[in-house]
Amino acid sequence: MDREIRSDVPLGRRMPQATTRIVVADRNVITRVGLRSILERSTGFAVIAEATSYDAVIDAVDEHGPDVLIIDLDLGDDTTRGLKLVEEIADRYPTTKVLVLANTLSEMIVVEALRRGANGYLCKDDVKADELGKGVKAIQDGETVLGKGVGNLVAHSLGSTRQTEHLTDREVDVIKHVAKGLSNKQIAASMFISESTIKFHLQNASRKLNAHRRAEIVHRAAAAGLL
Amino acid sequence: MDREIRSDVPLGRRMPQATTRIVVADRNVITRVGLRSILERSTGFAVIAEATSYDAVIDAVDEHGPDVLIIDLDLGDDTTRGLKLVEEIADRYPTTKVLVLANTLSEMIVVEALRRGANGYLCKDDVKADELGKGVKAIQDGETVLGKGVGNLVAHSLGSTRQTEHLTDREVDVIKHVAKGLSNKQIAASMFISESTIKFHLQNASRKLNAHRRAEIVHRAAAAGLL
DNA sequence: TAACGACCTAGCCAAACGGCTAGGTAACGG
DNA sequence: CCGTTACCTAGCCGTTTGGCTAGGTCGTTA
Repeated sequence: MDREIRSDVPLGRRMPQATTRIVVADRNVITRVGLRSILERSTGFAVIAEATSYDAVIDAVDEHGPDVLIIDLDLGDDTTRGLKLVEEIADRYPTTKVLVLANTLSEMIVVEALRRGANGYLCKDDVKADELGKGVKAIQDGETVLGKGVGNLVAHSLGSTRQTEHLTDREVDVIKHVAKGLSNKQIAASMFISESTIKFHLQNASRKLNAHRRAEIVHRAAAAGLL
Repeated sequence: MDREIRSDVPLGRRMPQATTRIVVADRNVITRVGLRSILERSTGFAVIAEATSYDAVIDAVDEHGPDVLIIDLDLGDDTTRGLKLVEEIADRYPTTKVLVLANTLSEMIVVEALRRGANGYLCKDDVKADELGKGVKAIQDGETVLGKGVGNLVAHSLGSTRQTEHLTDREVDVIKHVAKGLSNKQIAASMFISESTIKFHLQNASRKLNAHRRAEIVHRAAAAGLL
């Protein structure tokens, strides 16, 4: 919504041959060190900051105005927060390209991330060492980088008429209770609403997740990183 | 079962001050590079081999007889395989200490890994850079290293009278079908057995996982990395 | 040989679920 | 002001489920 661009962010730092300035965001030290090591092994890349929380990402991007932000969306216990972050970065810092580096491949997350302005999506387990540098370079050239398997997922999503509907907070709440093995009646009691409402939310969640049984709802929601 | 110790494995290489020879097993390049980088930043550690598959781990351990094997159990699409691997290494190469480095914290996996002879269990997201070297050293001194949070989990498991029963292959099969949203009747048709048998397996799985509804079964099995 | 684990089958019954239709309120933005 | 979104409630009906008891085979292990 807020499209103001802060004037203290260094813009237009894109002279050819200049090193690509990168911020890495991941809660995992090993990954951060690994990324730094792989990238700085090639000349032309410099990891200028690391972040381990959503707030720290904003701070780092705001302070350094990097060329590329490499980020794992799962920085806290709420992946949705990560998606919102991508949107915010894309909106407020258009010169910073965003490369999402995910642990798992979830159609919903991929589609949402790209829709909100991510410039690339790679899967940690699939990525080869040399693909990282290439990916970053490609992204800087304005390309959209999709890792192995990610492309198919996106194509599949575009092919289907149904656009990805995202679950509401309430629906996720209910699903979390379902995952604990509670009956609709128990969930209703625990959330202080009617059993009918529980069924209502689950019906909607079923449709959105294209699931027909609560076990499948739980499975898909879990796979999407929503629980 | 096979407790033969191969005589071509270099034993007794434990003179003080010698560098600790480490094999790293993880399907993820970034993690492998990160581990190498963090460990070799301190003197006294040398990563002598990397492995990305279960078979490669055996080969590497057999060939190099490392002091420590740092391994992510999730090297394929079957975590159970990882557990069996720990057991095999512990049995056949007693001079090689095993440090499990997991992505997620699952009580069942932790308990099983330790029971089968793992000497340590750390969680990637929790571990600090300096804890890695310390952990490896501690393990070499014969200690058992449990990461933050892991200890509580183990204590909890010991506290409960119920010992962790592990699911049979068939039970896991059924649960996978349940996760897809199939009814018992559909699962029965798909597996060419009676609906009664499906219910039988699910009853047993319920008891073992301490779950009372199929949604919870799916959730727990997923959390345990079984699907 | 006996015991054990993993696997398979049957039937009963109350409770829970899924799928549906048909309403309602409140907040927000064009 | 109207459309949209999120949220809440009610009832009906056939199917599915959870929980139970009571059997069976096969292969391995003690």
